[in-house]
Amino acid sequence: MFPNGRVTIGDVARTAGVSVATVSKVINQRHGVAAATSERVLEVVGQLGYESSLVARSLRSLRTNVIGILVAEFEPYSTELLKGTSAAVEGTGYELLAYSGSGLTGENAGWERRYLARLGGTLIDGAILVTPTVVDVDHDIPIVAVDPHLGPSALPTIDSDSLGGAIAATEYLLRLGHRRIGFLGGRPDLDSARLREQGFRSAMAAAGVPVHPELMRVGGYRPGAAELPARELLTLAERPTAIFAGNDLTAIQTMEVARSLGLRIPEDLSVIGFDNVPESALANPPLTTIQQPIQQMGAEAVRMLIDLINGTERAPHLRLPTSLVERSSCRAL
Amino acid sequence: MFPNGRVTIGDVARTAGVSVATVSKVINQRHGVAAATSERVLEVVGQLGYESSLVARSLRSLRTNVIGILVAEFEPYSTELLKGTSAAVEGTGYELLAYSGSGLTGENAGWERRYLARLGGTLIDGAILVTPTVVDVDHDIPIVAVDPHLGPSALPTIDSDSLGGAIAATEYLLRLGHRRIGFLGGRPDLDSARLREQGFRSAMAAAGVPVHPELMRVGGYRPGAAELPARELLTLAERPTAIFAGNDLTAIQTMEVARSLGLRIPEDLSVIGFDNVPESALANPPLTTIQQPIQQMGAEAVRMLIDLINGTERAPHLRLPTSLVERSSCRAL
DNA sequence: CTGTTAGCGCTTTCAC
DNA sequence: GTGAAAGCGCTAACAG
Repeated sequence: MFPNGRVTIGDVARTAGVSVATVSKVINQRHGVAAATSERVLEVVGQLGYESSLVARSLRSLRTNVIGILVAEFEPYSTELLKGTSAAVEGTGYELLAYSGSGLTGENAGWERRYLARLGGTLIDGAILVTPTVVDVDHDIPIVAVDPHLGPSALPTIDSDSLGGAIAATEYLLRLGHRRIGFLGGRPDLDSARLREQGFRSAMAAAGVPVHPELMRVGGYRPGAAELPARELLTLAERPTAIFAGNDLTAIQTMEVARSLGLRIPEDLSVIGFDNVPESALANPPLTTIQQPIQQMGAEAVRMLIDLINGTERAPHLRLPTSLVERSSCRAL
Repeated sequence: MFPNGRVTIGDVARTAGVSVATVSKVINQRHGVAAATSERVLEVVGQLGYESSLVARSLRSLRTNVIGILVAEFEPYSTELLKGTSAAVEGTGYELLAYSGSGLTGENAGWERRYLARLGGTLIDGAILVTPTVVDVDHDIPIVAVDPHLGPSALPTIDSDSLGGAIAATEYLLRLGHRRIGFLGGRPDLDSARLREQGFRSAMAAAGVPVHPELMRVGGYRPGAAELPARELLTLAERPTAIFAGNDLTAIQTMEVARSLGLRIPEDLSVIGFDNVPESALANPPLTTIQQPIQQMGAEAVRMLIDLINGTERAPHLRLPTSLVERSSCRAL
């Protein structure tokens, strides 16, 4: 119908016989437009199926009513969070824009700064940063961090009780009679990873069980990164009887490595994860893990961000509880 | 550092002592810039941490190297698809932008047209539409539909073998000895839902088992929508011994309704779903279902879209196979 | 090789 | 109550 296939505000204006400015006023419900004019414009809008371009609008005005969720990659953790944000945004008038790069996270620390620079100030009214790698971002727009770099930072933050969860996991293994326990840590730059290691160490210490340095490894939260350290751990002369992995993906990868080494789970090796992403239940055997209320964290992040956008005062940090989910990857010694 | 917190191309130009146009050329690697100038500009860019605004750039030029994924809502199916797209985009140079409205899908048929109008032509180079409700969208930019309205439509499409899957599910139930089988259909506007019903009917017919109209209901693919029809089915004077649900979420909801009615699964009722979203394994009991390779569908959608953007010829329709996943929600009569 | 100019679609003063 | 004009940050002609 129109030259380039897109109908613009100009097309509407021309068709309705008014100026572009007037159409803009009608669309944005500004007062100072005659009822008759407004009606005519709206009719043309409906007729032509006009929708304002988010891009053009955002370049000019400060509000877009869209919330950005910036993630390094769409994997089980971030998509689980997305589900929570989607539920929470319902009825708020906000729309969601989840942005992810080409996934080359490793070589790409600081992705959140890059994405923010690309989208911020314009496209989105506020942003949720999922497991960001850096902590000091320009406060161009309101920002909420989920499970950030170094814990309760300058940024308003949502996280879960990693320390308590790690203690619970370790005590569980201890209770089952394990003493030689391997630890496969997560991304060392994340506060959550540090706290999980700390929880592990303190629970071990409290039980009077020594932590062998050779049993402490870094997994890195991504499946690929965990394979080598898992293999090292499992081919040790004196193999651990249990492994506490920093997150579920690492735990699942560990189970695969174990299987490839001819080890049965949980008969020969107990494995416990962290997060309780849906994939953990799909694993073979179903993974015992520490549950984080990830969807709820996403929902809370949205609520906090909207409050921030509206200038509503509130506590800048929310920590949600974790809990043990027993499935079939651990056994008593 | 700069007035509004954002550093723009103008800031870079001023600092480097060149024109905005020159900076633009350097950024976009256009030829016709002296090596020395280019170097200086790049240095300033790094120093200032400049990133071009996606918004401003996209308003002017046709390529943005971002692929849009338009979904009604971030739920298990669409997020599973997202995982596949994320993996497929790696190394392609494209970034992903997943867009979702406030989730009021029901009253909001045609959301994809709206989103496309808001983002298309500018922000994104191409779009993947997930279970779109309408089939005739303006071909402003290349579009791939996943599991669309009316099957292989005008739009290039990725889907899975719903017909075959439904036949497999029904035959499985029949093989277990069930005869009185209830069917809880999905969104009636989707081709996949139609094919699943058709598969159910044809498998029943092939086995010579009559289909009772009172046992055929519409679930609607969303958990809320399934509750009432599930309850009706289960409170029938002559209750079905098994239910085939149009998707996993409906199946899970059905199990909950059954439980609330005091029915045990699978002892009193067998339930089979469709999709095999991760949640199906988390259900209690773990759900027997028909698996769609959802992640793979997402990956294929990305590949098809990139081919479309590049003008590469290829078949406009790809149908992936489905298969039965036996878990614990069905039993032999 | 570099800068000037125009303009993408929209919102926002500010005259009329 | 309405429209003309400026300008958001950027890219694409076109001059110089």
